[in-house]
Amino acid sequence: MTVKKRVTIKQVAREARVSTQTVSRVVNNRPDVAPETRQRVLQVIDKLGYRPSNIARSLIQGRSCTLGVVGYGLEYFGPSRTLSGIERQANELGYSLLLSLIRQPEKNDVEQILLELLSRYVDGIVWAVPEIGNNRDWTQQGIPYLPVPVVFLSTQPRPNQSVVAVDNRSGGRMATKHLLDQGYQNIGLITGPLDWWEARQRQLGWQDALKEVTTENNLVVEGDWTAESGERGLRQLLEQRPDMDAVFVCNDQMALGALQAARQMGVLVPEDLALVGFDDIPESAYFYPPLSTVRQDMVELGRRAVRELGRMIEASQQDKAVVEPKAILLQPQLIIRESSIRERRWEMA
Amino acid sequence: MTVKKRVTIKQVAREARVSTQTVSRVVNNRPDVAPETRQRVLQVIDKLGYRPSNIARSLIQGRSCTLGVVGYGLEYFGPSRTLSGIERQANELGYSLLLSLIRQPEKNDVEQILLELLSRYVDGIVWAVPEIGNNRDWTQQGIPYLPVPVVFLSTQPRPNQSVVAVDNRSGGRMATKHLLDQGYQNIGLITGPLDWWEARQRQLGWQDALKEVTTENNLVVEGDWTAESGERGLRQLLEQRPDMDAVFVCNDQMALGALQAARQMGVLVPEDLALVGFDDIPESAYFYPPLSTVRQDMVELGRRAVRELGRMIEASQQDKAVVEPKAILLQPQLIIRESSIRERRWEMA
DNA sequence: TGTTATGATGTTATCGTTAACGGGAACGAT
DNA sequence: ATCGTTCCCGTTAACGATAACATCATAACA
Repeated sequence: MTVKKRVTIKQVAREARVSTQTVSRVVNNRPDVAPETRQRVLQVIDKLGYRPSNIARSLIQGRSCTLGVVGYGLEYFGPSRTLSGIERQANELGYSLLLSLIRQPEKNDVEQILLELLSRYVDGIVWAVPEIGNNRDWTQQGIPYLPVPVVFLSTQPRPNQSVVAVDNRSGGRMATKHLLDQGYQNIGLITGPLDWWEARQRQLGWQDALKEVTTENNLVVEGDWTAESGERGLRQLLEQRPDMDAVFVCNDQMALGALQAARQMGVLVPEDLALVGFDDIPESAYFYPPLSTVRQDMVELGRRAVRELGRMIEASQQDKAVVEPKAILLQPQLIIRESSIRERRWEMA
Repeated sequence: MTVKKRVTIKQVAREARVSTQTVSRVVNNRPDVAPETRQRVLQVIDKLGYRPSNIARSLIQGRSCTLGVVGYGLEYFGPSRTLSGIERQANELGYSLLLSLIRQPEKNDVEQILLELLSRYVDGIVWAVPEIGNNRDWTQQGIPYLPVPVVFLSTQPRPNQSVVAVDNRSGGRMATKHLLDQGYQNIGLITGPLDWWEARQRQLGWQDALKEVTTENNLVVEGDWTAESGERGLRQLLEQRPDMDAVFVCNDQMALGALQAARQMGVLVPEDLALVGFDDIPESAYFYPPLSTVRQDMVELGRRAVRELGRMIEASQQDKAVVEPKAILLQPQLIIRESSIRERRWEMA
């Protein structure tokens, strides 16, 4: 097994008896090449199996047709869907992806990662790390200047930054309003970790929907997105407020835990207690009872981010004034299943 | 906002009054630089914020410290965990990742993707696409020669190819044997799509464990990994074989569907019917009842693949004879929960 | 006929870095 | 004084491609 060397443009040029420049022109489909020459070159390319080197191209053109993606929590449903969307859209626009995952999203080992991406000449960056604590402060101080456009996913919109996010607040409002519409009165809340921006938004939505703002805190428990915390959360809430008859649980996994807790405590869902989750993971339609939830289209989220980024890159290459950064909010969708229906209208056969 | 040009090695050299070569030596920590010179250069680097261009490096060195990852099904639990593991290990070994996702794993649009990765000088490739139908035939014909090492994930081992996979057959055996040990007699099977290699392996494990091979097919139903197919599957099985008292369901999502079907049909789990799943998704501990399942460590799977690939790359760079390809099988682990325990030993308080 | 456009091709420089080599200074050994 | 070493640093030529310009026919036009 001998090591086959890469075929370069020079070899093609020699074999086709033209200059490298002509080969380059053929490869890039430029008009000013005589038809016969083009044919000949194409044949040689095919014969030798030549493929242009993207590396060399990147070097001279100063761009790489590559996007950097900085992500977190791939093992969760949302982020992996998002990445799927990012990849698909990037692919359609002709970009490759350089993937980098963050392990501790609270910390600021940001610089390292950004420099790594930049040293590879990425044309733009998708920042898909949830906003936790002050882990986005670097955008306004630390690293004052990035030579490429960045789009932030699922973070709080800020002036001069492009952000694509789901309208979590609206989602929280929908869920809570739905519970009110169903006639439930005392609606509790199991939140995500409150240093997450998204978690706080969902909480705000819940508050929005309640007529009078509850000053007493005993309708709220903070979870950590895990089923286990949802289980604990519901127990605690029911102890504090035996009169509670519904809970908006800020993700489906915690809602699953809450369902289990209810079962173990002999509380019937939805007769005694209604539940609404958030995310619409594929499993939630098969929970017992099937879970009402707020669906967010994470794939679309990723796609939008990349489309936006593509626009910014294009504009900055054409030397236009810097593109006006946009904040895009996607609307989530309420999915009503049995866990929040007062009268069981859809009795199983 | 003026566009800040990248700082190059030349500017550093000029500012530090040395040659670019000396700067290069400093950057690469080579010994033959006088301490004072090194200091001076380092200061200038810091002052100008110089970062070497990985692109240029790749071009001249013929390698990029980048691995190509070809994946599929990121939206599912297993693959996203695997990618997590790949990223982490790659990071630890100093590699970046170029990510490419396949949309139709049955088809062979393979060439396109591989060439794209190769044109970016990846040092190796992790092939993380499940083996479906004959979608891996290209490795033995179509593209006869790849200039870089490849590691295949979760596919059937073949001579001259490196493969890292979970021992699905052993997993299926464990699950089924456990059911037998619990005293269940007629053990059904809901498989994954049988054009998947992994699904077939799990089925083989089930067959292994059964004392006498069942020639009658009415204990087997083919699913498609979705909860919905699990639900349908169980209904069908119970119609065909009312005497069936246990089922090995080849993933947790289908098992969830089966649980729902059982509930709707008034069949008690585990009293009337035991279920064991496969994967151990985080939710399965919170199913009703909690699901026994076979856990596979997908993160470790990814890590091993990258470690293996790293070894191969290193070896091929040192011009040693081509490394002997290995097939690595990871053992899964049986997780016993309530869905398969005949006597409820752990009564809830 | 001379001038100008047009089309097809080649030349040279360049992107940012490192490999390979070369060379001078300082020092000790002969 | 000559030679060999070691240390430090610079020069030149790559890597594989493209941009920018140059060249040279040929056709078109006045």
